[in-house]
Amino acid sequence: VLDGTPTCNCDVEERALCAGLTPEGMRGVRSIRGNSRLAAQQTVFREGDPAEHVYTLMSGTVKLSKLLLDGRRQIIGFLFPGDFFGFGLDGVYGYTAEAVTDVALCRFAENRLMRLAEDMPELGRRLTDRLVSELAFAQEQMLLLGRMTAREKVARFLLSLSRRAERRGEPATPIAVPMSRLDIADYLGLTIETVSRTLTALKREGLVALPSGHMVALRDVAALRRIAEGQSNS
Amino acid sequence: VLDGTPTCNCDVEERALCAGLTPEGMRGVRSIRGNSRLAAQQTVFREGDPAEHVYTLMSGTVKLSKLLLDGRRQIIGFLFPGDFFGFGLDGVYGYTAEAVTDVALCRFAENRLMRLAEDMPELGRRLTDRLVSELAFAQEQMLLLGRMTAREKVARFLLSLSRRAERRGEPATPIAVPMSRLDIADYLGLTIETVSRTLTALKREGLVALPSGHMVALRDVAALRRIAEGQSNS
DNA sequence: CGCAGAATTGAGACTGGTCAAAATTTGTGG
DNA sequence: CCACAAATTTTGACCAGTCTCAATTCTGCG
Repeated sequence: VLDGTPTCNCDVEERALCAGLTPEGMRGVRSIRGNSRLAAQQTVFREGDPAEHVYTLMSGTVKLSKLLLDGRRQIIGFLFPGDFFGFGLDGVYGYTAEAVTDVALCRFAENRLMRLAEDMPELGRRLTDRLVSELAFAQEQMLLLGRMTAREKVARFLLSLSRRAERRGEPATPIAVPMSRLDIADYLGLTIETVSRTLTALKREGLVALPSGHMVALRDVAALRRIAEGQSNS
Repeated sequence: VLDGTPTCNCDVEERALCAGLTPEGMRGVRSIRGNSRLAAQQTVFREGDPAEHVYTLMSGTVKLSKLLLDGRRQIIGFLFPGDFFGFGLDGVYGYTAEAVTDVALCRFAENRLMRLAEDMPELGRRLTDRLVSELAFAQEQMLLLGRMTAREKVARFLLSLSRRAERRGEPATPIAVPMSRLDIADYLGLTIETVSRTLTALKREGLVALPSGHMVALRDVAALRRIAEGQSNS
């Protein structure tokens, strides 16, 4: 665990859990929050651990993943500042959460947050909205995993990163891709090799540029979008 | 739309949205509910329609699906009595909902339900719980779609139907499979042919029996479970 | 009983996976 | 700041699981 005493500005982003609350609401949320910093690669919690806390990501990138007994892994989400995670089912986390980069987290005891939400309609409403949007995202990902080709998956992944960077106020086109090829592969239901080959192909066609391993420039967003929609198989 | 005036017992199942509420809460929910019946194959709403209602399924089976522009389809869920659906994002439904069999639905105007939830902590809490459980299910399905083989997918599908039937108080082993092979294929990210071949293989090995097209008997649950966990590749 | 749609079965093709090697990047210590 | 080791990524050759296309059989319904 990294040291430092971060100020828990858990309203990093306007869509964060505790943003847009009344001053009173904000005070309530503040009273039950804690915070932590983790170095890249560290684990926030593991699939199967007792689910006691819910988190809001303040800075850095987090990945959520599920494992099969033989080691096959599916990454079910990458999180960026403002995103939240950590709701368990039956008191147990359904996935592992790990820091991709150094991260700062805002932490809430789940039961206290839920109790607070019962007294604060605005917070409850916010919770519901965020869950609905998480669910919609997961359903979108099911479509990707079940029905799209490698090329379409990669194009969609890049556009999704770009869109999310933009929403956080970062530039939409040279985007940081902090996760490894293995992480990308496990997120898209592919292998490292296929991800690499697909990126190379997109580069060869001039749709993207790869100035460095963890940077991607989208050169032809319209073409990428066509691929991501499943229209052009060329 | 079928005729008939169903009594909206929207607490069909203990996990239903409006089950387990106080009498007062129940009265509140009752005051905003409507109901409808649809024949098999009819559409409740389509992806992209304005999202005005949320539904609880009272009887029958519903499927939720998303389409790609070229017609590829992913079924993101099958619903059974007690399940709810219909939360839209940005006022629009993210998927199409269709009746697999004849169904009876309980309908709520989304805005009225949300307003009610703000005044009724128990309802809000219930909403959150159900959304968390939907999300967990979606994440489980991502693992299936991204990382499992056809054999594992089919085994897991059958066990999931069995488990849900059991939870509704129906027998766990000769289970009704009301959906077509095409629906199953689109749910598992496979083709009709692969689903059919896989079922035939499981039958040949004595793990299941197929007394009729829409009935499946699980003959060796332990073996199926092993396959579904990704342990035995035999 | 006959027909239309659904499901099964078969043969061959292709996308993406596997295994292996080469190239590149990253991180570390001098 | 550089050199070197380790890890990651890229590239290549080949393979396998699933898909495609096509024919046949089965099922349910009028």
